[in-house]
Amino acid sequence: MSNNVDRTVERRLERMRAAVQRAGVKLTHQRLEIFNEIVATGEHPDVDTIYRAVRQRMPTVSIDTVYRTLWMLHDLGLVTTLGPRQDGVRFDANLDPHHHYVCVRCGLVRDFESDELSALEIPAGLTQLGSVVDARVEVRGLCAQCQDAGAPHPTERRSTP
Amino acid sequence: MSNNVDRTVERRLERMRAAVQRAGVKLTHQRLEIFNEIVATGEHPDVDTIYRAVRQRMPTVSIDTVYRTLWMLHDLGLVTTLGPRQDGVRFDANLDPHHHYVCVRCGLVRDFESDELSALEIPAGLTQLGSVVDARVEVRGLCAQCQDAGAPHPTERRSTP
DNA sequence: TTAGGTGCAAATTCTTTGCACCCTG
DNA sequence: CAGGGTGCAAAGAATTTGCACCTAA
Repeated sequence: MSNNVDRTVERRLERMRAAVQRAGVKLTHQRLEIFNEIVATGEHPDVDTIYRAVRQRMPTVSIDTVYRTLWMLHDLGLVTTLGPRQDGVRFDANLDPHHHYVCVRCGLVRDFESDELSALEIPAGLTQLGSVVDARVEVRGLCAQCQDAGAPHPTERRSTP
Repeated sequence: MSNNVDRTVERRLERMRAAVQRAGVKLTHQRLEIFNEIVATGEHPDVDTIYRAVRQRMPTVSIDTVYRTLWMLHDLGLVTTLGPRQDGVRFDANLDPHHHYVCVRCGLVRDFESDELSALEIPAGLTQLGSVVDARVEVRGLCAQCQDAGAPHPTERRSTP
């Protein structure tokens, strides 16, 4: 299985190299490391998480390069963002059709695949709103860890306390 | 139909009044206006949009009150946030099971309902990850307006240009 | 070689907090 | 009337930008 993962990573890196060159932008170490970081982790990291991780291997990288690179990858269609917004974002390098399990408490997101869910029948009325590219299912719940940590009521708040 | 909308709004406001009192927090004008704003518009506004709208009827309201009120409503379970994160958020006062159509270009979000989609079979393997509260379908595409505006390639950026 | 990319530092923008006065219950 | 709630102003974060040097092609 580790073998499959490696293959997936390699395939995505290859696709990235190709797309970057086709778009006529340069393939720098920074860009490679940053993209690799999102691909390698199954997680859907936010900007700061990516920044810290990349800094391990590349101590001089700057946070603004991370921002610029992420949006560039996004413009090239090499990564998607979780949720509908572009502000305060998390990135996803998995372009294959897939779905998300989201913990409503801690924000954990895990990909999963399901042929049934991927074959959903989209209501016809939606075409009034616009074109349909794809459909993803977001399953919401409390992840195992948050259940253990005891979650009496949803009454806590954001990051830096 | 306008009648039905009014009813929905009224019902949600009533639920909000009850929940707020039950929680032992005060029912101020500001809180009422802010919640009303999210309920009344079918949109899923972000903080700034809510702030501007509420200021029309209540010119002295401050942005920090809007923030505080939104998170309070969220803690009380009276509104949900779109997407998995709590940063840079958009709010949704529709607590009934529903789905979203999202424009990948401009970020427009529209609710829609579908009995079939709401009756989805959730893959059993997911219970390993945690409990399942509900499942929402996010249909992604280009909204009619963005199609008209011509969308050659996804190469534009965020808000304030 | 040379245009695009990067790092740095400063500018913006977004969000939260401390405090004195106000208003709901 | 009392305690939570609000507005204001200022602090803190998060994100973007200008610019001189660097590097992939």
